[in-house]
Amino acid sequence: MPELPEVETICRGLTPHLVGQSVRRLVLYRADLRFAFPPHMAAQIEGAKIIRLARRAKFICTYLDNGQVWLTHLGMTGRYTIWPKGAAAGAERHRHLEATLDNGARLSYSDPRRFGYMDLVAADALAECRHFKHLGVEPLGRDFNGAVLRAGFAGRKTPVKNALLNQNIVAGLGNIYVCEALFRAGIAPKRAAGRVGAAKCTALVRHIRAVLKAAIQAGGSSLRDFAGAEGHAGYFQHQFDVYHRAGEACTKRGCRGRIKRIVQSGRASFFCPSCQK
DNA sequence: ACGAGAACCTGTTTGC
DNA sequence: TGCAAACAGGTTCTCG
Repeated sequence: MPELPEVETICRGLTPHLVGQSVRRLVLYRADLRFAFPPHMAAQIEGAKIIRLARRAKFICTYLDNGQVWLTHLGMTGRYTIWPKGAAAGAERHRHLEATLDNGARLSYSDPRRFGYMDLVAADALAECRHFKHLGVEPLGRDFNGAVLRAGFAGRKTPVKNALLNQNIVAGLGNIYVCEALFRAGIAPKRAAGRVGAAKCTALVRHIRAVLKAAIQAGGSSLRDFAGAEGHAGYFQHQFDVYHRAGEACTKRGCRGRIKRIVQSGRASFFCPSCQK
């Protein structure tokens, strides 16, 4: 489900509902997702006030007034939904957590495939925690530029497609936006990362930023089931140039190519063989 | 050391 | 129509 724009959309959707609220009650409906919930999770969160929400890579960081940060990674199918006070918390087949806030609203987390996970980390040790320690640069941050990307790619023979999915180089990209950014930059997904030149790296940075910003503006991409915290679907999928468009005509002006689908490291890549080199 | 592939799960779509 | 295979927004481990 969620790459950077979708996680950002969820964070923004949750913020007005959660910030300033205390968690009155937190119920776990099972002991684990991908990993076990942290020890005493409910006890550590109950009674705490939520002071801030932020996104880092594909993680949602919920800052609590007890000095802890409640981290959530949504995996493929994780989903947070807000149920305002009075509204019935509608059925979710795979609901694994439910929090009740002081204002009576409820927050539920559902995740059919359970590839998501949560953890609690001390706020003053967040950057050094095991989830964040190895993460690469934030693609929408100030210190992401062509030189940084080129340094991350240096010496790597892995295809540029795979290098961009590596969260330790750039943090937050996933399959959709890597395909879209490579198309916009005119770079073939199979090209060795270490052989992408300086000018191409600079262009790639520009296109990565542009596609992520446009997707956030559109509320993310809803392929099958993505929705923001308030249940709204995103609509960036209507602006895809290549993703899930195998066999269709290339959208680039003057290009007569057709979009091709290949598999790299078990994941689908979509690209135009005639204008991505 | 590095990269490809499998594994982790469940649900939905595709193809015979 | 029905069933099985393929496929899905992510990460992490193993094997060669």
